[in-house]
This record gives sequence, structure tokens and C-alpha cells, in this order.
Amino acid sequence: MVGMRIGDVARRSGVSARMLRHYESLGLIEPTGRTGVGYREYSEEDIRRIFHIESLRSLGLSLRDVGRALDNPGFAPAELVAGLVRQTRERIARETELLTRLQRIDDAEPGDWEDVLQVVALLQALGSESAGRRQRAALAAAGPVPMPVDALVAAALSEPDPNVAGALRWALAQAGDDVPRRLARGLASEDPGVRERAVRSIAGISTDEATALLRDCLTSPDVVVRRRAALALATRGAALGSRGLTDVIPVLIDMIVDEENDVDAADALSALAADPGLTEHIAAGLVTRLADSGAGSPARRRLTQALADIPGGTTSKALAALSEDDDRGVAVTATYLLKLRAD
Amino acid sequence: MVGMRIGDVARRSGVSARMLRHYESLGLIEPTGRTGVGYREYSEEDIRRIFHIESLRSLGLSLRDVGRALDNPGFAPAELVAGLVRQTRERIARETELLTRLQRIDDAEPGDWEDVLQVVALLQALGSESAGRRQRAALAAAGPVPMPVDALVAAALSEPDPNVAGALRWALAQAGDDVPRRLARGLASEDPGVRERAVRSIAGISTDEATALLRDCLTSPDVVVRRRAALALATRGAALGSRGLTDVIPVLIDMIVDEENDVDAADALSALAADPGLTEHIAAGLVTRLADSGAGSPARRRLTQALADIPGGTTSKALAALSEDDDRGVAVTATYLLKLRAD
DNA sequence: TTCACCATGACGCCGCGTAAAGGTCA
DNA sequence: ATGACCTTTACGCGGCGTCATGGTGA
Repeated sequence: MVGMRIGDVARRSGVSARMLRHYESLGLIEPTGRTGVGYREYSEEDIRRIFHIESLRSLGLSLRDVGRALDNPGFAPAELVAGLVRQTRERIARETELLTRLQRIDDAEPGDWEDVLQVVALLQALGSESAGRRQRAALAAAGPVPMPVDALVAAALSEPDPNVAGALRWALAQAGDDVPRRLARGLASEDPGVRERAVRSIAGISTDEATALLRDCLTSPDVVVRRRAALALATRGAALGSRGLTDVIPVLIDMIVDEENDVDAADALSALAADPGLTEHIAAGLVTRLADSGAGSPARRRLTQALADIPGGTTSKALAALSEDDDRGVAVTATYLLKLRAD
Repeated sequence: MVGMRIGDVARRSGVSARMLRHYESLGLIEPTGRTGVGYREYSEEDIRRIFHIESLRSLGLSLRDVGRALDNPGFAPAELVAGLVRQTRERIARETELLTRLQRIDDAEPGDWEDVLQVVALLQALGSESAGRRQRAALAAAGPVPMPVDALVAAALSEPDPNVAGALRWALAQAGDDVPRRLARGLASEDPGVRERAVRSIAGISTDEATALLRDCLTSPDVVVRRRAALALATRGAALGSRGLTDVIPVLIDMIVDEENDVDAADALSALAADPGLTEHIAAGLVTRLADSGAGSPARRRLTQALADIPGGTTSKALAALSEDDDRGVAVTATYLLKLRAD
């Protein structure tokens, strides 16, 4: 075999004849010989060189860099490769970000390009640094804009500003059906802040699905999640019935003991106590906790206060007993509350 | 404000004057007016249009597509957006693959571009469809080639062909120091095949680190992993001492009972029994298991056979008892073995 | 003669930066 | 008069495909 012509080489190497000539014009290869009439003749050595070029190109080197790499023996690869790694990472990051944006556009099911533009603007505003812009975007999202639900969910799960977060929760409450399911994924986040925002957002939705999720939250290992869920469930009592609410009561009582949103918790308990099926249960729970709390602890006074709003015999008896409590504050409070009840 | 000139617009929109003129030449915008001397004058409406163009461009639309989208009201976005999503995904996949290749090149710490070319060729061959090419690559990797250890590890963890897998394990055994640690990640894989290949590869390495990992494998929930580790540990007995080997014994006995590599397991036990600190322990283990095994089960015969190779008094006594076993096969075997021992 | 192949040279694509050569405004 | 603007026209980059025009070989 004297030498291959350019077509053979193109077929064997997968590099088009056009590119073989182009490589030559850049000085990357030079066929070993030419026939009498000027046809290029490539040797096996040339073929190897071509494969080397293709190898380096497959790493993303430009043709210029391939030339430098193959010609200068002193040209060390370490830095160039490190640079390629960095650039590739950056490209992947950019493309990934683009992909989520595109998916959210798709998610919003825009009817025309006007819709697309609105969604893009919305996404941009939701990702803005300025709380004001985020706020306006959240309010707009509650309107008749085609809405990328996932983007709203993501925003609600990561929004630090309480006002904006409120607007986002409201927007989510107006939005489609499987919002609760998407929010629920935030409950499993590693970030406690995300978990709290997830439960608060679910609490803002009043569908049965949201209620069911909140009930699941009562067994969460995250105390913040449990308590948020309990408060939310208490306010939708009517829809649940006494049976579904018994699990809420101990969580609310814990909140009073730990002085975490204790006022809200006490209000919630008093509201629940309007349900005759729960009154005695709640009163008994509070009384038990009073007995368990260490003498002189401030928790006992808060529990006593909470008891005041619970009707029924158990409460009256407990208050009577407490009016002679060792803790002076508790005794005074109980006495006072008893007097109020007598009127 | 009568109208902004191109420089103002460029500053406000972030689009260079050059591109504003380019957009115009493509028919994307047309400034509302011109001054007497021909300066472009942009209206607020024009500005909005420019932002719209930029919005669509930010999604990856070509300038041509932007034009189509903004001009034809009937041009629905759904398909185009879906296409962009697909293309973006493909690009990310390609870039990701490139990134791992680059990282592996980097990992091999090539001194010059010759090294890089060798590594590229090696990676290509390791990823080849042809088992023959993979085999040759694995053999080459054991040589003086600059080696991307991660690539070898990945190949060893996913190699279906047993011959190639063997060559890869051998190459890994010659390779750098933290190979065992990298292989160990395969132990946590979801794929049982990967787990098995991981433990077999670790078993091919005789450093202390590998031995320690194998010892951890004895408590793996994956029975295949446990057994592979036990076999491997048994053959490196000397380095471990009696204390480190006691955990191996029950695993090997299980293998005999379950007829999984039972011959290898029995050989391993007999080799271990050469250690006087283990002899009685092994014999006792086998005898206990014999007692536990249901009468007439084939496992009893295999256990009896295994017992034959264990020296010491416990074995002799056990064989004597077994020679009157209810199971005819067991009794015959035991009698025969006893006779052999007597010689 | 036909057909497959070779040669060189040139244009287009896409999204821009940059520059040249000249006019306008405060 | 200076300097900051504006105008149009054109080239270059990178990595090719493609086409035109003409010659070669079996």
C-alpha cells in the first residue's frame, strides 16, 4: 500500500475530506506525499496523527490548541485540562439553570408568546434580589397570569422575607390542584427553614389534600412542623370532626408549656373546646400537664390561663383545686378565674 | 422626552448598540423615528420590544426564532419550548459525559500530551462495546500508562465479562493507594451486581486498608458480599491472627450449608484450622450446625465432609458419633473418614 | 464516454466585537 | 475646537457544509 487518498482516509477516520484539508491549512497535518497530479497521499503515520487530533478535539480543545499541544513538546497539559474542566462545569451550570427555566415555562402551558413573556418576567422577578420586586411578582402570580407552579413552590420554600412569603402562599392557595403535593416535598428538606415554610404554605391551602398532609405533619420529627400543623388543623376543626382532632391537642398543650406561640395555641384549644366531644378531653389534658409540671415553673401559670377558656366540670374542679396551689401566682390566677366563671 | 438615542437604549437595556443595529437589520425592531440627521429615536414601546427580544433570547431561541415568535401571533410556543427542553437536556448529557472524561484525564496527572493521548485511548477502549478491546485496555492499564484510577474503578464495578473483570481487578491491584476507598463506594450501590464486583475487586488487593474493608463487609446485609469477603479474608489468614478471623468462620459454615461456593468455603475452613487457636472453634462450629440441620438434609453430608479436614479431638469425637447417624449417607461418610484418620 | 474521485477557491451560517471613515451636537 | 456621540460598511472568529469549476483515473 503506497498511500491512501483523502476519500479513503475520510471513510476510515470519520473526518470529512473538507476537514482534512482544513486541518492541513491550519498546519495540523501534512500528508506524507502527493501523486504526480497532486493527489494527497496519507501514510499510516498520518492516520495516527489524525486520530490524535480527533482525540484531543473530543476533549473540547480548539483546533488551535490541538496544534499547540501536538507540536510543542514543552506544552504541559495540566493547566489547559484544568481550564477545560472549569469551563465545562460552568457550561453545565448555565445549561442546568436554563433547563429549569424552560421546564417552568413549559409547566405554565403558555398559549402564545405573550404568555411566555409574562412567565419569563414573572420568573425573573421571583428570582430578583429586591424584596419589592419579588412581592409584586407574588401578587401578580395570584392573578390571571399563566403560572409556573413549580417556580412558585420553589419560591415559597426559599423566601426569607415574611411579607413576600405571605403573598406567595396566597398565590399558591389560588393555584392548581397538586400544589400541596409539590409543597410536601419541602417537608423532607434538610433545611429546617424550608420545612417550616413548607408547612406554612400547606397550611395556607384549604383543600382536603392539604388537610391530610397537615395531619401527617403531626407525627413529624420536626417540632416546628408539628406545631404549625397543629395550629392550622385546629382552625379548620369543623371539617375534621372530633376524631381527627384528638392528635392535635397534645401538640398544642406542648406549645403552651414551652411558651412557643403559646397564646395562639391557647386560643386554638379554646376554639376546639367548643366541640362538646373534645371539651373534657382538652381540660383533662391540661390538668394532667399541670400536675406533671414542676412546682413554681412559669409553665403552670400559662396552663392555668389556658384552662380558663375551657368550659365544663373538669375545668371548674381543677380551678378550685388550683386556687389553693402552692404556687402563689397560680393560686391567685385560679381564684380570679373562678370568680369570673361564677358571674 | 421625545425619544432615546441608541447609546441610551444600550445602557438601559444592556444590549450593545452593535446588536441593536443588528436586530434592526434582521427586522426584529425598528426604532419609532429618526432625527433630522438620521439618528435613531427609540420610544418606550421600542424599549419594551427590546426587553421582549432579550427575554426570548434568554430561553435559547435563535434570533430568527425570536423574530418568528414576536411577529406571527399564530405561532404557538408549546412545540418550540419542548424542543428547547430536549436539546438542552441533550447538551447537558453530552457536557456531563465530557466532564467526567476530563476529570479522569486530570486524575491521571499526565505529564505531557502523549500521556493525555494514551489516557484518552485507554478510556475509549474501556468504554468500548467489544470485550476484546476492553480486555486489552485492562491489561494495558496494569502497565506503565498514566492511569485514571476512577475510570478503572468505574469499569471494574460495571464490567459484565468475567475475564475482563479479572484483568481490571489485577490492574487495580497494581494501582495507587486509595483504590480500596474508591471501590468501597460500590459496596453501597443499589445494584447487587455492582456490590459483588466491588467486594471482589477489593479482595484482589492485599493492603491493610483492603483487609480492613473486607472485615467491614462481614457485617454487610448482602449475603453475597459477606461470603466473598469471608473467602478472601480466610486466604490472608496469617496477616490477621486468630482474633480477626473468628467472625469469618460462621459465614463460611453458612456457605457450606447453603451450597454456595461450598467447596471453596470448606477449603478455606480447613486452611484456617491449621491455626491452633482456631481448630477447635471451627470444629465446634461445624458440629453445632450439624446438630441444627434437619435430619436427612443434604447440608449434613456437606458439613460432615468439611469436618473431615479439621484436625483435633472435637472432630474425632464428632465423627465417631456421626458414624452411627440416622442419616445413612452421613453415617457411611463418617465411618469412612474415621478409617482414613486412623491410618 | 461515464462515473467516481481529486484539486483549489469561495460563500454562508450565527452572534457578536471591533474598526474604519465620516457626520453631529453641546 | 474638543470630545462624546451618531451613521454605514465591512472584516474576523470557529467549525464546518456546500457549491463551483476543472482535472484524473479505471
